[in-house]
Amino acid sequence: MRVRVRFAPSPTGSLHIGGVRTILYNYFMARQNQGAFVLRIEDTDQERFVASALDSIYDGLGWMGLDWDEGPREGGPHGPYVQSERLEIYARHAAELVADRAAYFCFCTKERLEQMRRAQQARGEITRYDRRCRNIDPAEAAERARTESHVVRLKVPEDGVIGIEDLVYGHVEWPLRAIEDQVLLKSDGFPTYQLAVVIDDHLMEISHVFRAEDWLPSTPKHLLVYRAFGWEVPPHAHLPNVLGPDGKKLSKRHGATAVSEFRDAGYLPEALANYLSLIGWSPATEEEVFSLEELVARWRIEHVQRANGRWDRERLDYFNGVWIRRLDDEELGRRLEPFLPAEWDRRVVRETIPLIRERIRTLAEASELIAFLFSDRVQYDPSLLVPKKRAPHEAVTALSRATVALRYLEPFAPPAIEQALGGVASDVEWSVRDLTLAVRAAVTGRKIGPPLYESIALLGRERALERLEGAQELLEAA
RNA sequence: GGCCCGUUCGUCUAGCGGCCCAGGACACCGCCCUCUCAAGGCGGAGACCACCGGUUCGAAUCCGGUACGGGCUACCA
Repeated sequence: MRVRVRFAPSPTGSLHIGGVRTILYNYFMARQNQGAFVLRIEDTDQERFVASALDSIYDGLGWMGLDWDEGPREGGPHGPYVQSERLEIYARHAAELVADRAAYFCFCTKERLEQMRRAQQARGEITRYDRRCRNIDPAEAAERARTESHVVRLKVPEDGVIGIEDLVYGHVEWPLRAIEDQVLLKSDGFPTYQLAVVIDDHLMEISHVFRAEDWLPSTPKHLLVYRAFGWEVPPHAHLPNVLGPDGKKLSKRHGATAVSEFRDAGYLPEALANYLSLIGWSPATEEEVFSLEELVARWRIEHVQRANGRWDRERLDYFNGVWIRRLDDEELGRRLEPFLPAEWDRRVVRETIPLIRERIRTLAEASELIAFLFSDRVQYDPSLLVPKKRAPHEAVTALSRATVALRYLEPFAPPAIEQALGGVASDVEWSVRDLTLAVRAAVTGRKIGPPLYESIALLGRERALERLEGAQELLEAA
């Protein structure tokens, strides 16, 4: 049987990082089996619908480098791929169930249901629909349904158990008495999730249902719907959730959660995919740096973990650094582009790339490391110019010697600069460490940064000398 | 409350009865390299495998209970 998997987000906000992990696993499954990956939009909740969400999904997945075969914008043999455009299909199927007496019309108002729940709660009973409308005569119910507001509910057997062999969790079963007569079709004519997923997964010939673990408790409802239609249940796999660092559901409270936020913060899609894949799955070896292609080849549902994982920004940062270091100069330059001011000379930027590659963990960190090359003047605290255990006047001497040494240096290149400054250090009896500290402060305005000699060469003789002189004036004025 | 799921270093995980007085990675600490910071190399600390009981010659691995955590319990998904 051809593998067909799907990702079925609700367009209620921006693409969430936890959702991406689920998408990734589905994607791996599809691609490693030469199967089809289907994008279906589950917009059956009119109240929570967010118009921009579809763009966010397309943007996010596109950026991640994930592609799919069938979806709202690309079409396919089982469309439409937006549930709100499939209402007629759900209505027809719901009617079928009613005709088969597997489902029934319910005329109870939301107010009555509310009241009923409150009363059940007060009595310490479990809250569930009391099945009042279940025994209305079908002919009468059909008649009333023509004029009265109603929903369609599933007739759930009173007793027994229903279970599934989950690909991750193994055998799981539920007592039927804990399940209420689920609403399948809402009074606004829209299906509930429970009805729509089952119908769509069936009609779209989905071969494997991979979804987040929070769906596990509603699985019996879906099984009952499959049973009502007489359809075969495809293999299911529930995937452990990605929780916040505190073990609670990952949300804005924990920081960024939208894919776009990570992109804007300078994360690489390779790193995000690599990191995310490793929450809940492991290759069962000690390797852990994987490209998307390698993940497709290596990922196995058998090695998916049952326990929920937690979000760990530090570890993501580490993977981001790994992936940044794997980029060649040209590619890193391209990725850096959106993070650098447009007016910076790209010829100079290109030269800095080998110098900063190992020093940044996110693309966003690059600009501050090399900003000194593009600004007219640098600002800093004069105390930065004076190494520990040295006096300001000594620093003035050292800097002035450095100025002299660099003024006519030929060639004005890193090795010569290194030699020249080394000479200055021994002349003034400073360690190279102290001398470079002072010079670095003078030239870049910072304590840390890319290698000094290269930085000076890139800055150019004129500006380097200017800054060294400026530093001396600053010290003398203090 | 009811139902379901989970529990190996702070975090992500390896482990599917003896190879484990538990291995790797992130983070942390130290040393080396070194013009700073990184990167890299080497080393260290860190898990009585949630707890209790059982099965077994032998359990992190199998079974039961407890505790704790998470999820679901809507005309949300």
